[in-house]
Amino acid sequence: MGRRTSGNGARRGRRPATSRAELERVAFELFAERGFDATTIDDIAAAANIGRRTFFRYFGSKNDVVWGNFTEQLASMRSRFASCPPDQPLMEAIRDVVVDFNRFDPQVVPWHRRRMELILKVPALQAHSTLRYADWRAVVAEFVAQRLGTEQDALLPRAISHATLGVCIAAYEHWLLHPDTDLCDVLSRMLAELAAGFGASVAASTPER
Amino acid sequence: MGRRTSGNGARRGRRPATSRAELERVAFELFAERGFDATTIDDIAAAANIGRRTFFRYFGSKNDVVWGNFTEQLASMRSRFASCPPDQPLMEAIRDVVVDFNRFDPQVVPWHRRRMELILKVPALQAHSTLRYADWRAVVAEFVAQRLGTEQDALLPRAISHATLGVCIAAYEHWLLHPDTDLCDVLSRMLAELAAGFGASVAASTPER
DNA sequence: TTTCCTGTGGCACTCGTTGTCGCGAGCATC
DNA sequence: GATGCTCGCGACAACGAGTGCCACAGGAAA
Repeated sequence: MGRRTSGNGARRGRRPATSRAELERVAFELFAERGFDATTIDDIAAAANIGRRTFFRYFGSKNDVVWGNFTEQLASMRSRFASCPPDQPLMEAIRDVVVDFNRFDPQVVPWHRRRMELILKVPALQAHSTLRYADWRAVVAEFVAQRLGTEQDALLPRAISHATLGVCIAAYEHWLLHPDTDLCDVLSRMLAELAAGFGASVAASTPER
Repeated sequence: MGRRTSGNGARRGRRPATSRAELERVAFELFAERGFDATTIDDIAAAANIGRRTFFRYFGSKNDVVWGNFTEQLASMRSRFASCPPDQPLMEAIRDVVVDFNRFDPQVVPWHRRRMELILKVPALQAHSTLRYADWRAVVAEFVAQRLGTEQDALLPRAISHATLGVCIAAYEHWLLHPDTDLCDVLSRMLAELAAGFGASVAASTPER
């Protein structure tokens, strides 16, 4: 190895015509204007002054655009899990990390909302997001497995990661529906409910009729 | 209304060339042979002796084929919920109904396994299944909301239905991975874990390092 | 200048999906 | 048994996502 950088960080060939971030920005503008489905790759490419073919060198699919640099963020979530105090109860650790993972600067919140609006409301993206969720779950399952001393694909890590994801999506949907609520607060409450087996609010659910 | 059946169940126009069930059968054979992705609509149509256009009159998409008559089954799950004793605790009722919903005749189990193998392992189907899951969740959420006296799209019904679905998928994945296990048993155990907040098996998860 | 490397983008092709439209095959009615 | 009405079939065309191929552009290094 060691052939690329000749000492400094010098590049070699032709310079990229754009960047993922720039493409994302342009695409989101179009999505906002005419909607996700009505925006074609050609539209995006034209608006970004690149060829249609080039678009696919930056994103594997049209769907991928809305996920930005999710993979990088997952890495940070993984490291957050790694730095959890070992004596912290499992479900509590998950709650802390997940809530923290979804904490954003107030200034980027509107942006994040638009992104999640797409992901959770456009059917094509709802569907595609499942594949990204799998990566997210893998991070949670990895942590659970390590804590429980089991394989990552054992039943319990799987179940907990799936259930945790489900609760988070529910919280997100609620947050989108009620713009005045605080996402982290909703997430925190629902993850607590999950840890309690939905016991607190449901215990006496043997009411009338 | 009342214009179709002229007293008896007489049909009127041309007879259908095939049926959903038949198409499903033919398609599954091809999927087993060459895989889902490598099977084109033309392949299926040709094997079923119908036109490519006609295929889309029976199924809205290639993905839909693997879900068979899921919608009808959901109706039965809804009625099962309706007949739950009102004094049964919420999470317990969910467990009973869901486990029962996934109980199959031993003779159709291999078939069901093949179906779920596709749904949970082929990426295109993993993605698409999200849309079907939404219908499933709606049935659960409807029941929860009725029990809790809230709107169906309130936070808790949403969260519980999402979490329940998650746990079920985890159980299914485990069942696919370990063919010797009993699906209903795994489902039952994991739904109990969920109701307990993953407390039983996890409580003392403050072990070494 | 030449060489090499890397990103670009046009072209052509596959495949899923949809709208349109004319045709075919039954039933009912005269 | 001709006619009309219906409902399903299927050919055709078109669109858009995604992919392989390949020639080319434009910078760095030799």
